[in-house]
Amino acid sequence: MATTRDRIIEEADRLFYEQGFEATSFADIAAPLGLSRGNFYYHFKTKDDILDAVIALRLARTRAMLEAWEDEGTTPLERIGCFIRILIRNRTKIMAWGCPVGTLVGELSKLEHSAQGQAAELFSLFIDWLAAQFRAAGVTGDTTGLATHLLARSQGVASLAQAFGDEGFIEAEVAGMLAWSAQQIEAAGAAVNRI
Amino acid sequence: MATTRDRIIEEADRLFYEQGFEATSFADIAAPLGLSRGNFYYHFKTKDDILDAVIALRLARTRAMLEAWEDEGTTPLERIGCFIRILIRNRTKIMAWGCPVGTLVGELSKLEHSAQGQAAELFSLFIDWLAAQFRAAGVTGDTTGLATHLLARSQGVASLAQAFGDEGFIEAEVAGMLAWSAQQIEAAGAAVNRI
DNA sequence: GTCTATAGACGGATAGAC
DNA sequence: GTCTATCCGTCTATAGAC
Repeated sequence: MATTRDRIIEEADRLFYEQGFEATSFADIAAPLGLSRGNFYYHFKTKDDILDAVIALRLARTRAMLEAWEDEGTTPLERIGCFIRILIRNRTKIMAWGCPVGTLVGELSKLEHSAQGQAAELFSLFIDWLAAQFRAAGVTGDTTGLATHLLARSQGVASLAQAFGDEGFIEAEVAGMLAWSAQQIEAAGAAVNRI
Repeated sequence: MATTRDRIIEEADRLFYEQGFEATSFADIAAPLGLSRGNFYYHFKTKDDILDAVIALRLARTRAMLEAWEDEGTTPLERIGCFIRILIRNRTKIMAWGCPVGTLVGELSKLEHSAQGQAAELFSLFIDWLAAQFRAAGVTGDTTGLATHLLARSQGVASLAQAFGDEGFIEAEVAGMLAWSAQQIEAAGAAVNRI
């Protein structure tokens, strides 16, 4: 059984994603949980406290997801494919509300919110993990650059998917990203054979 | 001398970009112009009216910019380069506030605002123009797909640039997008020669 | 006298905070 | 449960141009 605190964080996480941080009020979070405002303030003194908790939750879940992908794919390329295919697995949500990470970081950035850096750490988790996969696949160059490129492309796809809701576009771009990743790794392998 | 109405739209355009639509209040717009709120409501009855005017302004300016690029570049590839290089020309603003189009469309989407479709039209202007450039360069396939791909990549670059403020990343991605565009057009030319 | 432009008070609603 | 701040939006009043 989840604690009240956990249920608040869970509900805030959902609403911050679907409506945005600023557009979500305490009442929005408390109402579906049947909580009074007094009870609410027992758990969280300010709205920023809830935001911190939501970001911590997302960081923990992202780390867990990346660890799960380590087992899910037997090769680095397959693991990179796990990342790319989130766009398809979560396409319905992405077409409705965009990427949960990108939209949060963007909103906090505009608000000049102090938690923007913490939220951007979510991006860093993906970049570091992807870069490690490229290195594990034998790529020796700027693996962080490759990882950031891949993350940027997935962000762009999420952005346009949110704007137009075109499922076919997502599929085409995912195929392109998978092909690009395989190509990077093949090129590295060919370079090794040349030595 | 600009009319009061035009000055309001201009100021709203700036604030909607820098702070976001929802985070910008009537007072925020009126204060720097030295306007009373009463005067404000003489020109715009609702906040949505200002949003409509701002979107109309951006649509007009985007159309004008695309037309200017028609003269600026002598070849379709050069014109596509004009588009790609906005990321560098506007890098300071993009690192601070992201892409003006992408962030607006994303915010309105989360708010389920009725003007979201109008704002997405800004994206369509770029897609249609870029697709026309690819066709003018002799590409015969899915030029809309190529155009959308390019727009998505530029959106992703803007998103990560806003998150991390890394100028080198922007430059590297711009170089990659320029090379990709040239490659698409070269491939089309080679296909023509093969016939 | 009418129209335009500006000003400022007021109200209902809702927010975050305690 | 209350408090204060702020939001959007409406209302009335004023000043000048034509």
